[in-house]
Amino acid sequence: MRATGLEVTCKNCGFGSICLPRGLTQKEIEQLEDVVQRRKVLHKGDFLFRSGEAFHGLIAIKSGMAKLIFQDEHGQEHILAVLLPGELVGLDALSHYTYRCSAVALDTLSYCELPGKEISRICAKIPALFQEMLRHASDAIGTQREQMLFIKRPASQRLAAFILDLSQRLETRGFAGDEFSLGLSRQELGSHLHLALATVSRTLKQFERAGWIELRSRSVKILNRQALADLLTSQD
Amino acid sequence: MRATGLEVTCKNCGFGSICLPRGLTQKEIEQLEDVVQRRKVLHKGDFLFRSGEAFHGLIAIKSGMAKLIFQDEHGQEHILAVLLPGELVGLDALSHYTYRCSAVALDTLSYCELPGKEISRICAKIPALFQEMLRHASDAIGTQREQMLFIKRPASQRLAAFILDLSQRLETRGFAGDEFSLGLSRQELGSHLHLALATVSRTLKQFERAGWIELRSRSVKILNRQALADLLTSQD
DNA sequence: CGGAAACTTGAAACCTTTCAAGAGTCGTGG
DNA sequence: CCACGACTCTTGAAAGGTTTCAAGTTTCCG
Repeated sequence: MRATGLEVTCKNCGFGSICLPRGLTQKEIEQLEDVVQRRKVLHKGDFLFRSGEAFHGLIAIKSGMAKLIFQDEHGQEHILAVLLPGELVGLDALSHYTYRCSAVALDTLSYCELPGKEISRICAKIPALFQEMLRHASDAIGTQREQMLFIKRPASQRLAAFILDLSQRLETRGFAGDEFSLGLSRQELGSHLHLALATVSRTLKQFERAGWIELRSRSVKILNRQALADLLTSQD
Repeated sequence: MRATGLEVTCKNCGFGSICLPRGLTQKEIEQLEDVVQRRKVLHKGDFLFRSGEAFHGLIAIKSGMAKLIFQDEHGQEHILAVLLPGELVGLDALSHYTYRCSAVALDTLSYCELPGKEISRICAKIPALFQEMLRHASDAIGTQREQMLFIKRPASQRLAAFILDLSQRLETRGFAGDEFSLGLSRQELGSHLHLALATVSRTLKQFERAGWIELRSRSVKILNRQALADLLTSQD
């Protein structure tokens, strides 16, 4: 589906420097554009794909936020990641050609998709894209690893890290980094950071009482970024 | 460096069905062999590479065990993975062309290396290898994710899962799955599973007292695999 | 406006860690 | 071959952070 009219294409997409086209030349981006599908808009709670479903393509968030979730054998939901515009999902499905977790829109969301069938063909045609895909996969491993290391730390550090990370990623994408929505409920935040709902609530409130943040429902305003950052570098 | 004489090559390597050559034809494996370097033997404590070092290649363990470690800002060592023959390391370095953690031999160890400079070239020549690399990266993401999910669980489940996982991986590689060395000290086990040394010791002893395993220093003999497996499926 | 869902907050319970001391293991050298 | 020292492992007791439970309070949405 070739882009037409005012539609956002890879070439004019604001997230080109973050997303798959990152290392490509103009010409290569055009080739990529020819196979990338731009899908319809989803709403809060809609699935981008479901765990167990056959892999149909790599997905890049274009606008809105999503969560990557895994349901364990007891039906418990575990939040693996929060996805922002320009971020890629589905790389982990390439080993079995089956999605191994689900992606759900956290608000109104639009996305692009590189169909699974096209991946080999287009990578053969654009060597730089192959590099780019490996780079994304490699990045994903590193990001997950960092997440893992944070889980060893006390609740306050996990939450501070989450807030600062989200803030920074939003800023990188041109959004306000000082005041934004967490996108997740306390319950979901807990599921992401391996904390009980009550602990999340308590710790967040504690940050607020310390004057480091201001909470209004699910949105945060960062008042003292340094204090949050200092928490992270303090002794284990 | 072309294989000569009795040397183990990719073609006659026992781990060909696990390692990089997994999906390749005989002919493609020969092409791969031409660029894969077989390195000298390392001993316990030797580094395969160090965190921060420039990426020089993807490494496959040929014999022996290794640990993947990360040192945090306080000098604390975190064990990210235990590596067995046929397993690939270094994929996470592809995003920055710098190793982001260190790999250390746990005993006498030999390995192969696909030099970094050759990766693009050989992948362009062998499309199936490109698929294979993505598959490994994808697998790595999945494996890490599973690890992450286990860290939410009680100490006993984490240890049972570690023992069963190692046992299964050893079996897949043709080693005894019922009696083997953990490769790690209690301290290191703790660092891998996010547990204190004392908790590891206690929990392992508890398994032994229950008659599920037999411990002799760092080696385990599994006496009741089912009991360990049942632990994992029990309620959170 | 009203009900449901999400959030806050306290108290008790729980699992894991920390601290500390003693036992066991291993390698080396007398 | 045994003794010694260093290191690793075991084990108990106390401390600690997080969870659970439960009861309010607030927020959201129809």
